[in-house]
Amino acid sequence: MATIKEVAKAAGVSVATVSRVMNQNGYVHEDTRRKVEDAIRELNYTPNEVARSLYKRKSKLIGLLLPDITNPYFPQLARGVEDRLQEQDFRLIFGNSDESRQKETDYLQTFLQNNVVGVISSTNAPDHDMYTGLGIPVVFLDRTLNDNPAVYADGREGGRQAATELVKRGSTNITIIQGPADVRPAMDRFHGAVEALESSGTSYEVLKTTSFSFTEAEGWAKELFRRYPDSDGIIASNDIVASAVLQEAVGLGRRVPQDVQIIGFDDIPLSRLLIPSLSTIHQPAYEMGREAADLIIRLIEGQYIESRHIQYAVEFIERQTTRKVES
Amino acid sequence: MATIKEVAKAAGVSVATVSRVMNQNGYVHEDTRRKVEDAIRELNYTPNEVARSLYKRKSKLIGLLLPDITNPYFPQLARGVEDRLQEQDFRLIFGNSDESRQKETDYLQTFLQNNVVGVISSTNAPDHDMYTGLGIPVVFLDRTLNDNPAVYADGREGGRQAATELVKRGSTNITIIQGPADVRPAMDRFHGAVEALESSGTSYEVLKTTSFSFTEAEGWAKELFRRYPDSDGIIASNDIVASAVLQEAVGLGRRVPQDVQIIGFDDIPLSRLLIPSLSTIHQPAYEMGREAADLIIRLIEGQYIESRHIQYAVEFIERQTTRKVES
DNA sequence: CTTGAATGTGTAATCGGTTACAGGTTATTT
DNA sequence: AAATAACCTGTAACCGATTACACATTCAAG
Repeated sequence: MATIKEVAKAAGVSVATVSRVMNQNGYVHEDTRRKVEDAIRELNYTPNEVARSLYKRKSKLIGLLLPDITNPYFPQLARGVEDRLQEQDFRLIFGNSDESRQKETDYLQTFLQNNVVGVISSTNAPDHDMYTGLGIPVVFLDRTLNDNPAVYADGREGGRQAATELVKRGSTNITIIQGPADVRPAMDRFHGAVEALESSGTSYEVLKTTSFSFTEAEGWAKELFRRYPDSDGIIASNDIVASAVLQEAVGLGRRVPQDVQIIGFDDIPLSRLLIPSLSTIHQPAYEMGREAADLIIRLIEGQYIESRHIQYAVEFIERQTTRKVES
Repeated sequence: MATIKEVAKAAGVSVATVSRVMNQNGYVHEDTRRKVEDAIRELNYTPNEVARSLYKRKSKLIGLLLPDITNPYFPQLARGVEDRLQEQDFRLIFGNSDESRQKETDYLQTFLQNNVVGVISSTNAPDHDMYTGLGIPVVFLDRTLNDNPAVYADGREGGRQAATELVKRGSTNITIIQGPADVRPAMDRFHGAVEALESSGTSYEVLKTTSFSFTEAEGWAKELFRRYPDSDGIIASNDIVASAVLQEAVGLGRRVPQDVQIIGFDDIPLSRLLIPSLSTIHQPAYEMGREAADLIIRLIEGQYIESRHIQYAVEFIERQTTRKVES
């Protein structure tokens, strides 16, 4: 890669002048500008972002921390973030945290060492020192706490809706699969569901689980039907778990939705491809990603922020694992 | 963030000495080392990677270019890459190329501007100038050409297996869904399937498509059964398309696998969760990602490379969309 | 015709590290 | 005891950009 010095020599000017034409500031004579531009084209010069970043003490890099890109909910989020950042010439340093505090701090550390100008994170510890004392803008994505800048969906309302829809469709003996206790959105959904079931006086059971992963989901699905064989309505902690439950139910000869209704969360792309297709609570993941990116950009540029707290509404998507409601 | 100068002052030494203890090279007296280490701890100092990168002309950053993280096959790959790199303290700059030449060059450009030390890319143009003249190691992932370093699966053999398994299980009128013509693995699979069908003398039809996306897959599934209603075996271009086909088939009242057998490619996590679960050609995506990362690390460190070309075998995964073979 | 403003360009400091080199001290050989 | 090697540490150059400042020239106003 050519350096600014080489361009300067080729154009017969000083590096300062080259810098001026690159950044379009200061005075540069028209003839000089042309000479420099020719040299730049000639040498195929692009400025070294590292040198630039060192002097200005900020880069065009933004850190993105997600629990696990392998969970089908996150690629949507990531893609939304990337698309928006890309438009503004920002680049992404990406890491999987596995919900581990250690990995999180490690990543944050190196983000800082690389002069990132902002961080977007799906963390369970927004109030941890590592975030509060970060010194650069942070946007929490799919998570929230207090009035930190955040983009997230209304999990509690989602839980309420899931429960309400099942009850409305005739389930009387519901089992809620409670996701990992340290994952905020999972608990919000859980509490929302409990709230709605309590207030409608529906009887329910709770099955506690500790992760969202594909591999373990099948185990919980089995346990669910072993422990609570009489369930006629299942509120899963997300669509992956719901899929596993659906498969187990069908394998056990239960008719869905006649014998058991199942509802998931997230509305990941696979949900509509299942047979029967999965009823679920939709979150606009791609949009949320974009919005988070947009927010961090505004924060970085010091723009006036109307609302640092962006909550998205969730929506019940009626498919085939819930019964039709008689109208 | 504290700088090396501040640490030096706090410890009462020069920056050179601090640098020596940080990098554990050169001579440093035991007492001095302790003083410096205390100061480092005191100030919570970590070196600025940007400054380091500028001087050494290389960073701890590696570029990863994938077509679309939203396609469920890629998160596995990405995760494999990330896990391996992470172990060696490398960080990832990530971008989605959408199979677009323009986006690819843009990203590669900025990767270079940020002093990345290597690139891992799933591209359809490994022989394009942008790669051949890059000046840093590149590993092609899920793609290959000539003897460039690459990690990929045997797509042609996969295609052959898919066709062979369907024929073995009694399909006599097969439709192959041909993926995007500019995506190498898609064409390899296609050719492999054609090859096997030709040599077994089985009659077949071909449906051409132009992408792998969720949204369009449903359209093709419909078209498939409109154009070739008599198909009793479908070789889909990947598992997403296969899922859409499966759903359409069931919707049309076809019994799977009795009336139609369906086979996909990739073995993405959702495949086993479908009902009936999807028979498919497995690729070890996570492993491939890890291996690609491993290879790029070795390339970067200039280690001796036994084989720059790593081909993984594929494997037929028998599930429920293919019939049992009588034994 | 003078003078202050606008224009044009180069020199050098700076960002925060790494390292070549010089110079001084201590330890080991002979 | 002198010579040599090993140890310890600081000064300054360097990486490739940006920009403050100085200085020169041209332009416009009075």
